[in-house]
Amino acid sequence: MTLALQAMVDLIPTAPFLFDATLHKPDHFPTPDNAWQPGVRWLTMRWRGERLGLKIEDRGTVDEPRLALGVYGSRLLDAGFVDGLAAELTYRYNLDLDLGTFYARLDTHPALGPVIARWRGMRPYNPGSLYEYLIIAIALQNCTVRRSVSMMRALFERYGTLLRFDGQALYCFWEPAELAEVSEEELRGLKVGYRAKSIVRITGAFVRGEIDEPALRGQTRDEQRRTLLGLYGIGPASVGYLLSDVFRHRDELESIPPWEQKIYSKLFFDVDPEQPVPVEELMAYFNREFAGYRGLAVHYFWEDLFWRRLHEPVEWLEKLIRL
DNA sequence: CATCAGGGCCCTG
DNA sequence: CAGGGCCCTGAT
Repeated sequence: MTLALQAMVDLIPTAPFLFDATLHKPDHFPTPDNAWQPGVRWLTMRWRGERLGLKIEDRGTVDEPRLALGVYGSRLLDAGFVDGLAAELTYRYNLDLDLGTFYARLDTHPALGPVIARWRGMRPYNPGSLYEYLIIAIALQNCTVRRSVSMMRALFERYGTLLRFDGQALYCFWEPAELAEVSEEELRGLKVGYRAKSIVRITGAFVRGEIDEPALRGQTRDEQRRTLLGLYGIGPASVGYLLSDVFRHRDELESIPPWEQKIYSKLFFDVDPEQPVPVEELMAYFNREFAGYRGLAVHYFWEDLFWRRLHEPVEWLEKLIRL
């Protein structure tokens, strides 16, 4: 499916805004629905039934940020559609986030201060819908990165749509309804294993209208947590990511899975990751040092580490990232 | 060749 | 609340 440019829109984030570190997260495993080069981000999006290609370019500075959004589609898009899209992207990319109080509280912190200085204007970002993130969370569970990558590729190749726009060829997600009739057996054929059951049941919940993402956004974190935990195959680790990334809670940090425990142990206590600090001790440290901003603080350390890894291998980390 | 653990979660006892 | 089982895959 080849798309043509249908609209150009300027998006103005709150300052400071750091383009690359916000719109590209080197710790996210790669999926064939997006591409990045410094100053330019390409993604696909399913929005109000349309399959879209998006190109986002950096046209400003950290202190006077401006993004140029190119919307590629298969038909003319009216102004209402484009306005709604811009509002949704503002939400998903955290363009309206006020980082001021976070920086005021923590930019002199001995460990976090230098990290903030390196990444001033960076924010968490989640390009996809709740449903899409749930699928990715399922694909992450109990396997290595290589396998997560292959599961997502197989799902995109079978159920996604390849979109060509602006010289890119990227897959677009399917809608829950398009997967409604797919059986567990068929999914197992894509080597997703026992996760097939979770995909079927979560897709069913969306098809039946049991999950309403816009409505959930307006609820409290505890209500959101309860709803998400009610989904088959979604437990505390996945919920932690969902509440931070999809629902943008800056203080969410209730779950520390084993491999993160190892990384935090090295990062904050400089101990051998194979002899990690107990989770309760890590939690006590985060509560004491970063209260109110635990998730956001950890995000800064995490991205700092993975950007560093792009330029020079971090030996102890390579062992933990099992490809 | 066998065995095991992995960026969890469900279910059982 | 602890612990076994689960799809697959790569490491040993």
